[in-house]
Amino acid sequence: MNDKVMSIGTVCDLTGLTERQIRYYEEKQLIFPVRTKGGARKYSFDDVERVKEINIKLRDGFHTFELRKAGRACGE
Amino acid sequence: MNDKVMSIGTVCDLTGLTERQIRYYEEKQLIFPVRTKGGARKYSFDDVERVKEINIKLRDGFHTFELRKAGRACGE
DNA sequence: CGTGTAAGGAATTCTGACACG
DNA sequence: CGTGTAAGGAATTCTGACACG
Repeated sequence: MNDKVMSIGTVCDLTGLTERQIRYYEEKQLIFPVRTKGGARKYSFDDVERVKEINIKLRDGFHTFELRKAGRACGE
Repeated sequence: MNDKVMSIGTVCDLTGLTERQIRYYEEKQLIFPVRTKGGARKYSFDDVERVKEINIKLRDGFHTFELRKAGRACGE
């Protein structure tokens, strides 16, 4: 589930979010898709789950910079 | 692993085969990708494994029509 | 039969920017 | 801050065909 295989359009289908939102989360260092030779982003299923979680947290009032370390550590 | 999420280019990367080969296997009813609104094929990880297996069988001398039922039944 | 290729079109994705608030 | 959109370009994929054998 860690294989970066899907393009942003598929992530949109799976999450219901827009390309803009997904690219923004990357810009804010919350997700890290890989790039094809042509420059297209490729995501994993784990990324999809992460994106969903990020969106929920944002709706809950958190800010992107507060979610940056949310992968493991939460203290500080 | 049954989610149809990757485009043909990704399948090529994962299998080392060409788009031509992958499309041909579909034409011969050996794999069944889904289509996006735009007409692009989407494959699952299971499809990737299947494609690899098909290619090996072909190298072993089998013909596409002999691999059609190979999913479950093999008698007859 | 299984696969290569050149051909033209259509759909996808990319970046940087202006906008709102 | 997080997200929407119009803008133009570049990369991806599609189909049908001719080729070889």
